[in-house]
Amino acid sequence: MSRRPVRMADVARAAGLSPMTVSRAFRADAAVGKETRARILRIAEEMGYVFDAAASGLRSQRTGFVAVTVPSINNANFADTVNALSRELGRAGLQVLLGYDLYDPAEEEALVEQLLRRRPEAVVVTGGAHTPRTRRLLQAAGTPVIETWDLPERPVRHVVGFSNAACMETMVDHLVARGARAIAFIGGDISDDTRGADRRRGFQTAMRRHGLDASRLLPIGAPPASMATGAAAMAAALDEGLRPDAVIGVSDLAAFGALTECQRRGVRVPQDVMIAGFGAYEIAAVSVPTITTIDPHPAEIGREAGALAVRLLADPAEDRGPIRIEIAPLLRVGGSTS
Amino acid sequence: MSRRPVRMADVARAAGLSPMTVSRAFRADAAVGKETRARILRIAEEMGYVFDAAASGLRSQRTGFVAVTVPSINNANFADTVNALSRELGRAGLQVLLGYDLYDPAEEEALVEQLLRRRPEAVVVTGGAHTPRTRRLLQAAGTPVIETWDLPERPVRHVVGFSNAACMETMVDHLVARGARAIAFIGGDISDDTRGADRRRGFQTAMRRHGLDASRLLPIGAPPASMATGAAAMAAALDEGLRPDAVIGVSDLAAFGALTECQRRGVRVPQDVMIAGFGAYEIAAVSVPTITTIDPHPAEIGREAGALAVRLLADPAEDRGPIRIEIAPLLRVGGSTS
DNA sequence: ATGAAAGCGCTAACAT
DNA sequence: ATGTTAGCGCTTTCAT
Repeated sequence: MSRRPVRMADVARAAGLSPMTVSRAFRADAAVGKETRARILRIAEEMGYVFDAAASGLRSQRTGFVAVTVPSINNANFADTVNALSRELGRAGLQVLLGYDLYDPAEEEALVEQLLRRRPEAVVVTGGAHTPRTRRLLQAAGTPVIETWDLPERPVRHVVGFSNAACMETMVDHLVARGARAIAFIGGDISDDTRGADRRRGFQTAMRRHGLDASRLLPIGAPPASMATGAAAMAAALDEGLRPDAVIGVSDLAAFGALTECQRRGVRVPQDVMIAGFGAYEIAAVSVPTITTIDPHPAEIGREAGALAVRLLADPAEDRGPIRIEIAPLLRVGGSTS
Repeated sequence: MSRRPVRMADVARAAGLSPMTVSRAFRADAAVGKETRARILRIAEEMGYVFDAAASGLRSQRTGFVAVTVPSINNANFADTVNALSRELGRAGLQVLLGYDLYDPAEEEALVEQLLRRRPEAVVVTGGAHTPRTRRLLQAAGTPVIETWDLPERPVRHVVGFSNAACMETMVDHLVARGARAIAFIGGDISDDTRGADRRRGFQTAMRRHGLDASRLLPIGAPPASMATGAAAMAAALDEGLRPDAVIGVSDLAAFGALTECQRRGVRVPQDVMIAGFGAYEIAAVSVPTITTIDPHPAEIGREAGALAVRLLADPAEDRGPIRIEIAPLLRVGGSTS
């Protein structure tokens, strides 16, 4: 049971070879006899040897992984981004080291520091708003840094994202074209949720541009926006006598919650009130009616971020200036606004 | 930009101390003068020094993290388990190293091997079904191993979970008590989805116990079960003239999909058909009607698994035999069955 | 409370 | 295609 772990030297001894040859056998590209490699790997497996990635990384100064942070491990959009990113990096022999911060900038700071302690070869973070110390840590990391899901004015370095504000401007334009005037916005009221706050700002900008009242803001508190908080916000609005002819949720989850509250009260969607969301979550395509939303193409963000990371690692000269890749979001019209 | 990274020795030189004292300053419990430590940490921060966890772990043979695998990073239940686990481990100074396998046993095998290469101090995996090689890797890891979300007959070592089959027996009993006889089951048809297959088996067992027809099985293919596949399965069943008086989804997501299909066709829930799910996802509590489900207490699973890991690491003598902690799931009755 | 010497398990660099 | 020597950045161990 608790016998000493098998080391590379043990495998080398068993195979009658030097540790260096065993080391080479574990690298696909190294010059080792084909049969020698097969024999080494067989012996290693039999002995229960497990390669020590920490020792390898320490000596070679290459850890083979990219640190990735997401706000939550319970979100289809970030999952799609990470999956695509992971696939892209995998093709270059890189792995993802994943961390999450529960939408909390202080948590993000602690997370980034912990991840950097493991010496990733690149860092991909979600969002463009960080604590000053997080920014400093990232800038001093000495590795490529990519921010995603945002187009920050003052990026740390590289960016693959889209404008959350512009998405909501598009949505307001859509609703106004459909005849809506008294439009309410659910969420985005907590500054921690910077992407949500950006969307709310976009809502306000567009409303003012149309000469409409931008003050129908329904708060839902700390991120992430949920179905339950969306429903509660809608309930509170209706109880207060607010009679919007359209409601935009900071995400499809909040929008769906609002839809269910309407169903409970016999408020017809879209006849009495139109409803729209953000994110193109599955719920928007399955609910009755389907919910008008905006698809930010999460997988494409992951793919582009992964490809960019690979490019920057392959040729550090590419990292001479900030690179900015914009992914175009897509309006998906559902039954909730028509 | 690409200057040599700052090492502990650089900080020591700047502080006029030996590297050993700097090393101690970075361990909360080590004997260093209070002011000395503060000065060292300040200098380190100013110099942009980042502690090298790999070098530390290599020398001390303590990495300070626990490897955790989940099927998906897009699932509220696993997220709750990981959050609780993470909090519990954090109190003991341990971090989570998270990996996901997309419900694929071959992916799980590769994932477990990659995680073991980083020398975790313990391993927590989701589920009790693995490839033979995954079992071998885990058994030879020389660290505590905990399986969760299942009660396997032949566990690798320790278990914190519940019986997926028993949950569905409870649900069938509930529906039969409500008057249902022609009950259908959506999902669990792919062997990769072992927890889903267990639930399906529990459905069949209970139906036979009640002397009812257990053959109304609606397939949805590869896991995870989604709203869309649940809706498609319900649509196919209704198109084929199957007229169940109750439908159980392998998860709430599939159940909700079935509910929406009923809404689209004017089939009334629960009057024409009752609907039930599993998992106590938010959708079950927010949908109209709410969906009867089973709450497996994901956070409690995480908490117990974390506490067990901490206990086993604190005193390896505790690891003399397999420990099995059962978490009792809870039936939550909603409007979809009453 | 602080320091000196040695070495964790692997691989770069140089050999043959 | 394979072997030898040295050392990656830290911490153990034993000093003082």
